[in-house]
Amino acid sequence: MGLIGTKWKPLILFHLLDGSLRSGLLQKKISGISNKMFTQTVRELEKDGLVSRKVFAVVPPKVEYKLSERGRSLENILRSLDT
Amino acid sequence: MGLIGTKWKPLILFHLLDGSLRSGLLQKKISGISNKMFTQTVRELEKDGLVSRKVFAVVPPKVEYKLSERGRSLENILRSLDT
DNA sequence: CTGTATCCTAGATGATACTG
DNA sequence: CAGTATCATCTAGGATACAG
Repeated sequence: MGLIGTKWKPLILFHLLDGSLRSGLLQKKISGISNKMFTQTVRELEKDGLVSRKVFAVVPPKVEYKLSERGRSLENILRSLDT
Repeated sequence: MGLIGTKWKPLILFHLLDGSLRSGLLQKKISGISNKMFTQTVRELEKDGLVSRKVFAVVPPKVEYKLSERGRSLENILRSLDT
């Protein structure tokens, strides 16, 4: 807990179960999340080592997120929480 | 989620995995919880049907809490969240 | 497109005192 | 012992505007 004990962490992780996603697309999937919370939450997940962030040096900017090994280890729990 | 998405719900449920407990004892096991939050949270858990509350008509008052069937169904998740 | 910076509010939680 | 009532506080979260 603490790792997923927030309103958005579980949802973000859940949507990454199927593979990596571009920042914008991921955010769009999380219906109702504010831009602020999206960035903030993803950063925390990255800091906790559950998600990895990959930045492409292109223009316009491109960023992809995906579950890390540790993130994958929560797959069972995430699918249980589902909803 | 919503069922266990709070600071205390998981802990209370966790401590009931081993069996029923008297109110005071249960609260004492949840280190750091205020009296207010304890009662409030336990009431919500009861309302959600995860915990059952049994009152004994004795003096001094005695109340016991235990997991309901539905509460037990979360056992796996709870043990995973552990910590 | 992706991310940062503010300002602001509702709800969650804590501390304390009190009742049956 | 168990629970309620208040009041004060803290913080997650939302809205908005702006920057690289």
